[in-house]
Amino acid sequence: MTTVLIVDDQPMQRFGFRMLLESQDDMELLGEASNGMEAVRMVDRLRPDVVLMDIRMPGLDGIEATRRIVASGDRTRVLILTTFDLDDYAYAGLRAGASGFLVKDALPEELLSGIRAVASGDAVVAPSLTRRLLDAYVDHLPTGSDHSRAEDTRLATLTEREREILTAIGQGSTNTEIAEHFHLAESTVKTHVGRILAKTGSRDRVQAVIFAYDTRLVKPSP
Amino acid sequence: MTTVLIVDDQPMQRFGFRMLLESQDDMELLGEASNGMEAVRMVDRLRPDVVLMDIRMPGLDGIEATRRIVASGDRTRVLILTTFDLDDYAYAGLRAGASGFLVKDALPEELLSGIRAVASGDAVVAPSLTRRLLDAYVDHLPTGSDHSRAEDTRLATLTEREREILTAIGQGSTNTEIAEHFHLAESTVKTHVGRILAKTGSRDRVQAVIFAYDTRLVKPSP
DNA sequence: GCCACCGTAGTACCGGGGTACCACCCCCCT
DNA sequence: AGGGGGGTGGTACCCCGGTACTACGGTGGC
Repeated sequence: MTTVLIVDDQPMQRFGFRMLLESQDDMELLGEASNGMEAVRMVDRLRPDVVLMDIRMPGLDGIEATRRIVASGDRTRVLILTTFDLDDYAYAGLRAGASGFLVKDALPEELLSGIRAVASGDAVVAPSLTRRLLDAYVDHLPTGSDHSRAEDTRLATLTEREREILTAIGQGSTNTEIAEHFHLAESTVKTHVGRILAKTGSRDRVQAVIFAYDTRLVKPSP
Repeated sequence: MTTVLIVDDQPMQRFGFRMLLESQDDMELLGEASNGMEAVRMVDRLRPDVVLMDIRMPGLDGIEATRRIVASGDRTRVLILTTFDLDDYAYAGLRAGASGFLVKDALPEELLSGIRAVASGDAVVAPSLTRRLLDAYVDHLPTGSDHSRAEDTRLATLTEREREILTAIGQGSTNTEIAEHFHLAESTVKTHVGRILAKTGSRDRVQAVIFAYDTRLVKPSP
């Protein structure tokens, strides 16, 4: 029996998922949450096997909720569902520790098999995203016997300019300082920063700094 | 209509695939090959949309055949099928340019939807392998953090509470989240943060994060 | 008894950060 | 001759972060 928690702010979406789950006798719906904060609390209490997580929600969004659920350390797996296959969300979701990423227009059977796969410890990614993931990172795949270290995927998606600016952020610079240093308008810096946050799955520049340190783009000084 | 070429050295395997494909009226089986060399030639002549490629074959194996087919530059996509989800084969296949990788014990519907996904330009990877791919290339966030032994004088001036909160800041938490986590009012958190910034000589929380990393109060995730 | 420090909490304020757009240029690739 | 991506810029808007106070209970020192 696979126990499931639905997290979505749209009642009709939840209704659809509920109907689908109730039609399966190996699945049990433990509850429904309409935002991230509620989801984290319910996971803590109900310990479902799988959480079906929407991304865009008021308050705490699905990415951050996923991060917290995964960080809490218990066995619950998160399967992210989104309306469109937005790459940035995918990266962020996977970085947050999700076990999978599917688009909502998937067929019911695909969704169900995705849930079962995730519950059994496997992972699933929507085909449209798998294509992009492979295109972007196939060069970094290990050659088989050689277990080379993984270079961070999200770092690789940044352009040269974005890496420069992320480095500056990682050194504590404000947008104004970055603009001066690179002879740019502050609005340009903001545009770059916005893209950096999206690509790295960071909520704000603080998390971007953490990302920069964790990927060794910026190294501790002493 | 999706045109397909089957490549497998075992006649019974081919038979199974042939039956499955013939049951679908949006799929057309263009032919069958029993080794890599034959496969390359038939692809060149028949231009199928999708090649179902076995890996282990006498003569030219499926990996090398995939490489040549992909290198030839036309639109044919290769979907690799293997008996076991051997990682090395999978990586090699994907590096060779395959659009997907499925295990032969997949359900018929999964196989069919995989073929359709690949034909439409998407990619598919067997869930059991997706899990490993994600584990290898998505660095999970650190859950626990043991305490440091840094001797920084500024760090020493912080009270226990302030160190706790600085650690939270260093993990990317917002004031609101910190307040919830420690059961405090946000105004209290702000008071603490203000004192932390003053004591550590930080202009804002971004610089406080850098301070936390540099003093090893918070450590980069490996 | 008093003082210093810590932890807690509040109000009022404002500036930077972040978002959501849109726009233009340039270069490379088909 | 288009198209796509990268780099640059702009506007409008909102909210969180940070500052500057004040305040009060608890604890430990002398």
